[in-house]
This record gives sequence, C-alpha cells and structure tokens, in this order.
Amino acid sequence: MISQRLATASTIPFVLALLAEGESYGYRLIQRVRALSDGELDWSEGMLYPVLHRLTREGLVEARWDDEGGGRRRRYYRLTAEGRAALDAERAEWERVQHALAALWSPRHA
Amino acid sequence: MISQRLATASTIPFVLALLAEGESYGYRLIQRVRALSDGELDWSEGMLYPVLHRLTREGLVEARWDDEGGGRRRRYYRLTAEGRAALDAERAEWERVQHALAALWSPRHA
DNA sequence: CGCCCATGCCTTGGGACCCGATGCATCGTC
DNA sequence: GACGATGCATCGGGTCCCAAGGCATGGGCG
Repeated sequence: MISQRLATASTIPFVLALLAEGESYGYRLIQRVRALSDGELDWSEGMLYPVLHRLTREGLVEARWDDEGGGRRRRYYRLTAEGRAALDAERAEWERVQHALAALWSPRHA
Repeated sequence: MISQRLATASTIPFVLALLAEGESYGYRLIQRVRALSDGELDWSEGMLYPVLHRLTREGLVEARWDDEGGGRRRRYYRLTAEGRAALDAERAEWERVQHALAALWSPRHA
C-alpha cells in the first residue's frame, strides 16, 4: 500500500489525468485508480468527494447530474480548460521533483 | 515553486536520500534541497525540525550534538539501517506512483 | 564598540485537510 | 426480505504544516 502522504499528494494529478481521458464520476474514479495501481492506491469516499467539490469550486472541473430515469444518480465530472492547464502544471512539477529525487538516488558526484 | 502538497510528500524521501550521502544537520539540509531543486523547494524550519524529530523517534535516523568549543551548536543526523530500508521503500513507492501517472500522461490504450 | 545579518536550533497557534463512520437511496440476487 | 454493490454526501477527531517568534553565537562594517 502506498503511504498516506504520497497517496494524498498524488490524488489531484490522478483525478485530473483520469478526467482528461473523458468525463467520469466519483465511484468510478475510485475503481479506476485502484485498478491502475494494482490495488496500491485505495481511495476513500470521504477523501475523494471533498476533493471533487474543491476542484469544482476552483473551476478546474465541471459537474453535471445524470438522473437517467430516476435511478441511481451519478455526478459526472469533466475537465475545464483551466483544469487542463492545471494538469500540465502538475505534471511539470512532478517531473521536476522526480528528477531531483532521481539524482539523489543515483549519486554521481565526486 | 512546487505546490505545497507535493513539497510535503517529497520531504521524507529527500531527507532520507540526503542523509544517505552522509550525516548532515537541519540548516544544511534546507540549503541543499534548495540548491538541488533550483529554488523550487524552499523548506521552512518549522516544517523540517519536527520532521527530523519524528524520524529520530521512529528510529530512522540517529542524532548527535556537535558542541565544538561552545560555539554554535549543530545537531547532526545520520541514517540508521532501518532508515536505509525506509529510503528503499520510499523509492519503490515513488516509482510505482510515477509509473502509474506516466501511463495516464501518455495514453496508449485502444 | 554597537548593530545587523547569517547561522543554527526549537516551539507554538491557527488552520487545512484526511480518515473512518455514518446516513440515505436504488438495484440484483438469493 | 436481507444483504451487498453502487452511488453520493457529511461529520468529528486527529494529524500535520506554516508563519511567526524566541534564543544564542559569530562575523562584517562603520
């Protein structure tokens, strides 16, 4: 299982990257990330839903209800243009940190 | 500047990896990580010192005072065997997350 | 000699945020 | 008709970080 700290930090990039593939909804995102990580990441609902609400409030995603005949309601989310830009920024940050860590992990200095 | 969330998550691996190069002390670690990241990571003392204390309490690092003639005291830290193992575990986790993120960032599915 | 900055460690108050539990509702299965 | 899966949401407790401040020494500068 991935440590709490790292799981938390990676939540936003995962959510943004998953939504970049097309709109989705909370419960599905939880399953997708669990499958993607071979079970190493197991998001709780109490963590994810507030995150989705915050992203909506910040304008990075847009939400719509799918009532579809009165059955189980789903709330679909999709990236906004701003969200796409945030995803690119997140990716750049991750790559910078990863680069710095990789340099330490493979020491090469005199 | 690296986002707060990512900076927080990367603190432990950075500290462990820096100490794997040899013993060091708080103030120096702050400077080292700032240089390593081209200023993108700028640790505060109020963040780092509690982290070092926690790592000590958990047995991942050991601390010794360097009083050296009554001048400015320094508290040197160095990795324990347990800390070395924790570093390897951290690295494995980061690589797993990075791998999963990379797969999303470069979509390749049908 | 007096001042300030850099070095060096530490603690505290406030606030952000996550987790586990819980609630509510529908649908399929046994 | 009971239970689990699906699906959304909120709440209380706890963890942990940040900004700020405190304390102490040594060196540069006028």
